[in-house]
Amino acid sequence: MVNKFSAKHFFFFLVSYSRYNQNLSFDFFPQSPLVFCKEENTKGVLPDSSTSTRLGDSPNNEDAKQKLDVETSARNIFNNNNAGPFISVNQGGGVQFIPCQQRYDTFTSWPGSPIMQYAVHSSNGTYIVSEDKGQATTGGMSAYQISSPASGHSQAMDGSPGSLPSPQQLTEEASRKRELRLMKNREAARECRRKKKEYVKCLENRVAVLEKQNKTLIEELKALKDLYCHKTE
DNA sequence: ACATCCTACCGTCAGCAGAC
DNA sequence: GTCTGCTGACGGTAGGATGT
Repeated sequence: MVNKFSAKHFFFFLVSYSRYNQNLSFDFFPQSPLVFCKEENTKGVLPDSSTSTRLGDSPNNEDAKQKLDVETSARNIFNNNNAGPFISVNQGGGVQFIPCQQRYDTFTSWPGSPIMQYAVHSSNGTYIVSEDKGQATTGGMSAYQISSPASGHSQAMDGSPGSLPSPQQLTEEASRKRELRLMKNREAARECRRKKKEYVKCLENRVAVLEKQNKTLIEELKALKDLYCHKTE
């Protein structure tokens, strides 16, 4: 399978394999101008998209909340506007643009398929991205080649371990680190919001108590004033 | 029924502060 | 200097309420 495309600066080339045995863990490249998605080896855990209760609407239903959380995460990942055009490459090599709104739904129609994504940005030529199925590894990264028809240069991207980390390994490592950071920040933001909400609630309660106290004191003052007035008369 | 607005919630980014 | 966690700002989605 060979796909040709043109773009403006060759920026980087990344191949990533999303691994999610129990959790959603996609590698994606928000800065990349093109994100390709390849469907195969279906297997997965994505929840039923028919669940449409908003997260937090059913505070007593932890299962629903958790399920929805995963669903929302998946949706947000696939609908992330920074992710650039989302393109599906089908078995026949055809390329199809997936509108932002449909990414999540499209994904759910491939029940849990590990997603192969490659991001390419080329400067002034057409680059060819090809998959070498013969060198594909099992349970991990497949072997890919990228070549420029102008230079004829071709670089293997097989991800094999060497004495020095390959550019691909470096980018993978960077991608992994980024994902980890994002995940931690996501959790931190969630916790931060929870604490803030708690704090605001606390303040509101205090306001209610103080208002009540104030009202009582005003009434007390009024009663004392009345009493004083009666005495002086 | 559909459009629009509002509210709640989310993930990401950027900037800051503290720890190492 | 780098790393890490926290948090405000921002932009996005979904669901409910309301108007037409």
